[in-house]
Amino acid sequence: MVKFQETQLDRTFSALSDPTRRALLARLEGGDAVSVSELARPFTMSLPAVMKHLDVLSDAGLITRTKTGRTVSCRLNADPMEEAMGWLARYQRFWTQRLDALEAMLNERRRKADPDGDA
Amino acid sequence: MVKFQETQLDRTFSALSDPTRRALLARLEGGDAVSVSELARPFTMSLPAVMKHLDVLSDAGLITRTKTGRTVSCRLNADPMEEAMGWLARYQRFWTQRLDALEAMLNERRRKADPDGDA
DNA sequence: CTATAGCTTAACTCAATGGTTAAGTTTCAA
DNA sequence: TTGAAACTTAACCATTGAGTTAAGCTATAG
Repeated sequence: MVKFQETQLDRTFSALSDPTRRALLARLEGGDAVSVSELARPFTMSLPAVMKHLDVLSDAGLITRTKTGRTVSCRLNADPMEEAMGWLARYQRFWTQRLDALEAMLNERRRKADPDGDA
Repeated sequence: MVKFQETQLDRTFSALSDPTRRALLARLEGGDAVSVSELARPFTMSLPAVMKHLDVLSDAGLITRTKTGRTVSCRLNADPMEEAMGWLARYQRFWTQRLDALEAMLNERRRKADPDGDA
């Protein structure tokens, strides 16, 4: 049972499914590079564990790592998220639709409660 | 090593990370309910395998199942995707920013190539 | 009433995930 | 030049995930 092709979208969603990894990305949200040890500091888990998460993020293309001296700096690359957003966007009408329905219902209630509301 | 809390976002992204499950959701995009066997038909994998995917989607709240007689109908519920979109949206500026930079660069090239472009 | 359509459950396999500890490598600082 | 800081690699473990086959359970069609 070999996994013959894993798409970018698979990797992106999979990488985002873990709270530790989302926290790491959030830490990089500022836009500037952060060292591995600094990224790991807030977590109680071991450094190798954080490293593995960084590997996953790296494989998904969500971060880039550059080594200078003995420290490795990680930087966010949000590009793969664009495709994920695009995929989700196709379903957006479902909840906006739902919100439209809610708004319509509220308008209806308002109209009934105050028949001269627009007079 | 117990998994003490799995958030909605975890389940949503995790559910979306599999191409089979995304295909199932796409099949339900029309908005109307589809039976389990009809959902399974396009796939080469066994029915129980598809069932498990439906279980995952169900646990993530992305589909609802209603049984009438012996057939079970599945319907899309896109609501959990809204939170996922919301999470991704925080990073949107990174790629729009990139597109803005691209556009700026193209404008610059255009200006250089044709200095009287706006004359 | 019986056979089958339409699921569902159970039991199993194998690979991947997410964590650990321990040991190794490279670079900088004293 | 020695030691520690900053990773990295390796080996291991438990759990989960994605698939399988086989058997079971309703509901309906004949």
